[in-house]
Amino acid sequence: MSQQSIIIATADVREERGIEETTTGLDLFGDDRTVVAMRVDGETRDLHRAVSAGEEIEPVSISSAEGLTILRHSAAHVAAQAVQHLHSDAKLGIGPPIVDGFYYDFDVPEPFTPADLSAIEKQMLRIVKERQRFRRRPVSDDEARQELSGEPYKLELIADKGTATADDGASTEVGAGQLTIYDNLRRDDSVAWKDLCRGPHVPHTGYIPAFALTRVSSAYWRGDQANQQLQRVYGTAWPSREELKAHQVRLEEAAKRDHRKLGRELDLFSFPDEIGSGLSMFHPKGGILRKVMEDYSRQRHLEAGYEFVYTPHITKGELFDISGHLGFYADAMFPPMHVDEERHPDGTLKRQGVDYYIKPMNCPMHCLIFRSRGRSYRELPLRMFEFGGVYRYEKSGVVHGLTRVRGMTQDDAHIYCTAEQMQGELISLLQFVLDLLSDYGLDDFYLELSTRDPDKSIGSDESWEQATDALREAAAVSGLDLVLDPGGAAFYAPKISVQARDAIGHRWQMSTIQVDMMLPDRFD
RNA sequence: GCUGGCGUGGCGCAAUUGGUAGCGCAGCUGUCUUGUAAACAGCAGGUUAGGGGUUCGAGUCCCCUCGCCAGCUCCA
Repeated sequence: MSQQSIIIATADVREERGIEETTTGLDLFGDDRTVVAMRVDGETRDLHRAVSAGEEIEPVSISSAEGLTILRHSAAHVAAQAVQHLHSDAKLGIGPPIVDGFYYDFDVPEPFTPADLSAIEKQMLRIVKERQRFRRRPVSDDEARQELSGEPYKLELIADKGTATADDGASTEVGAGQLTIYDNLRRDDSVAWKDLCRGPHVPHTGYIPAFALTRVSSAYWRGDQANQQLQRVYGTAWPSREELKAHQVRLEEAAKRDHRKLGRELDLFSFPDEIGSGLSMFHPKGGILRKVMEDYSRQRHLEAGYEFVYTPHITKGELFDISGHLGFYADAMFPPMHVDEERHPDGTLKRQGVDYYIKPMNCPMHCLIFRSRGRSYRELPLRMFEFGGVYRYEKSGVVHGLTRVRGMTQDDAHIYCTAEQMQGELISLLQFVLDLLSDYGLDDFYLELSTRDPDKSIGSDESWEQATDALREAAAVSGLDLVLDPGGAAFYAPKISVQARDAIGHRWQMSTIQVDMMLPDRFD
């Protein structure tokens, strides 16, 4: 049967196929394991569910994006079942599909070891071979609470089901409407395991032809640092052994292109322990590469109408009090260098004590250049550019090669313009940024629009709205995909960021464009 | 920062139940001149991240610090 076919279960079709008035998706699509679910009037459902006359039904192929998601989510269930079989005291968190795979979180007394992981894998294989059926069973909230009384995290999801969001993964478990429980049934229809879940799933565990557990780590319950840390088991699942193998080969190939490895092997840069984490040294070969890139960037900025400025690496804290950064980012700045106060012999003050900071960003300094004298509207737009060396005390666990560091050089520019000029500047700036990135060989990226976090921001609603609209418009003109990042903005401005992926699959924020309507006020 | 794993010559790795730290590549010195996966011979290179402890004896066991890796949280 063609997987693209749409079956309309009218009387004619039923007659033609010799199927009953009410039947199931499995009856329609058979059990050859290439169709994992069905879309009924646009809603994806388990193949076990009944279909009836007049419904438009479409098969979901195991190889389609949605089919893979269902496959991987089903594999997560099997992982959880295997874990609870081997560790009866493990409490269930959530188990959603992710890119190329899935994970499932557990609260266990002892963290999993690699040996545990392979034992879990073996148990999963047994479950897959048993072809346990996934049975969907709608339940009331009370029934769900009753049946899952031993699962505190599931109970929490049930209690919060109205507020579940995709962000914390809870929506894949409970959703907004009626709760459903999925039972894994053995051949004799006895219940081997059950879980609270929205579904859908593959019809039975035999539909998971190729999977592997990849790593174990920890993660905060519902993504909140204040919560309990759970053990997260990661896995990957594919429609065939060949595809699983190909995926593993891709990962090996990617590892060879890890920039940290290349940087060492090609003698480009290093991070000596004596200097400190996240502080890079560019060797001669890395230095010449860097110079070529910098020279090119300078040339392009010159051509695009930027003026070059230079600002110091350290400043009195007063600057960041004015800008507001100390209030929001003091924890992520290197601690201040304190200069003691000094007094004359008669006790009068000779010099006041003061704190100097290494700058974590250049914005306030450029603002000071702007206001160093009176400005005329005739000067606008005024575009200032600098290779600004900045330092941020990034948390120890996040430092990564050259992509997340504690000391870096930003190619940083600030454009001062009138409200009327803003839209035009944004559009040409975004184009400029994208052109430059593509000249450096980066072409696989998308845009993200980070909007206001009401709990972590300053300024009026009106100015935020105006800035956000202008960015949205500029993004639309670029024609690139735009992903929303609600609440992700810095305290003073919304931003568009260019997101790119590195060789080993990590996503990194590249250039950002922010419309800042706060700093101009703060710097008068 | 959190959880887990790890830390042996520049790089990649070995070292049986705690019992003299080895190998390959790179480097250096010769020989060879041979067409792009790496010729031959020889030499040198390590207070096993650092500190403390247990022990007759610690690369191996315990504690602390530093650093690295994976994931989480964060990312002006």
